[in-house]
Amino acid sequence: METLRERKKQRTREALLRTALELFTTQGYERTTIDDIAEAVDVSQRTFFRYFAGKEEAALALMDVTVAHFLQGVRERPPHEAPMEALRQAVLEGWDTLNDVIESIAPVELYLRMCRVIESTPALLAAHLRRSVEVEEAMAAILAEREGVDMHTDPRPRLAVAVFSGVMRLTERQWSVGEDFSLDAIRALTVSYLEQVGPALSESWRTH
Amino acid sequence: METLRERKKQRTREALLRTALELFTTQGYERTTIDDIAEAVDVSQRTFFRYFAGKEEAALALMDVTVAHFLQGVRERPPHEAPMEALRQAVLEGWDTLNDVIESIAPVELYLRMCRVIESTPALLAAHLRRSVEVEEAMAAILAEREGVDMHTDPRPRLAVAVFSGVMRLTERQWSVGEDFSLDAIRALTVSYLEQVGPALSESWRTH
DNA sequence: TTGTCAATTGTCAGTGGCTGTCATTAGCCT
DNA sequence: AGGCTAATGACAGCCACTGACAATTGACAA
Repeated sequence: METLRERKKQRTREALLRTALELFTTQGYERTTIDDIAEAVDVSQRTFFRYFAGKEEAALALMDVTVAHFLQGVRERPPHEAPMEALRQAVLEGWDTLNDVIESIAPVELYLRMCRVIESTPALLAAHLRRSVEVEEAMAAILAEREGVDMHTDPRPRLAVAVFSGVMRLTERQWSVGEDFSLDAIRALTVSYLEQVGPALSESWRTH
Repeated sequence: METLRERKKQRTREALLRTALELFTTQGYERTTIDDIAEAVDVSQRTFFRYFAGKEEAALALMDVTVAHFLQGVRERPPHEAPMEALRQAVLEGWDTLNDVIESIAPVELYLRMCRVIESTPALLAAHLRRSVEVEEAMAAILAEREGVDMHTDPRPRLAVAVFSGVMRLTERQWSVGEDFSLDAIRALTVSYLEQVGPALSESWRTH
């Protein structure tokens, strides 16, 4: 961001993103048109599409940041940890340090509100889930390299990631419908849900 | 389908669906417009939307059938089976009897081709994943009732379903990118992947 | 059979997301 | 200052989708 041009671009992008998120979280995703956003930032509609591939990309921009943050966390886990344990620690630490990574873009509170918008907007949830598939692929690649296996012949990396991601999605969902939107709350939910995966799998649940 | 009117409606719907699937699998989902489909069936574009809520709904119609088939299979599992075992058996049996359920709508081969289209078309994959969330909710409800637990306080039904669904999505994906598109192949993959979930979870994968 | 009612469809106009094109503007650099 | 290039705006157009209303067509009773 040396030249004036680059700084200007940066500011336009930030303004668009902030305005978009603000509108999405206040009047809702579907009730917000691209024209609304562009007009509020005072640029043409065409300019919006030069910064974001689509409406969804703006809505999910914060997710990209947190996902990248989490993936980096996994990469930095000590190699002696078992795969699932590495994932678990990376998420827990990820929640703790989320603030630092996100605050430069938007207040964390906006992130939390946006999560709920995503969860309650079919089109957004769909886009989010599809992106998650790509994230899972990247995560599997990281695990495979960590453990020195080939993910194209060994299904375990993808399996572990699939299970883990499924559980994480559940916790996020549970968190987004609850009353406590603090990071502590989702941390506790993460721990609790991961603990109960084992019991949920093989045993019968009935108390006889 | 007593009256002439009802029969006519049925035929229109079938024609629309068949034509849509045919076009989707031959020229691709995105390259097929609603006008293409409507014109081929010789109805107005508006009529298409009276039978299907959107383009996606037509593309995923066969999935609805197989999902309903599978859910019914779970409901009919003997109560003594453990939750995961019931799911497992229901899927395996579901593949075996898929032919009977689908053939009345479209040849199974079309279903298989459509699966690959879904997997390779971002917009469709997204819609498919979102629908899966609802299916998982239904599945969790079935399990919860089977086991006599309350899914709103006990996370285990949703957890079991999340894990199971994650594994199933992986097998379907793997199957759709492989060379063998037979039902036998996906049956074998299902068994193999479910077997490897356990090993993938807790142990280290390295051979030391 | 015919006339009435209701369901199905077609037509038309419009919205919103998104893209290509081209002229205009604005920062950059010599 | 003036030429170059990147960023933007303005415009036209495509496609998915919706609402409204008119025209058609099957159902059903008189």
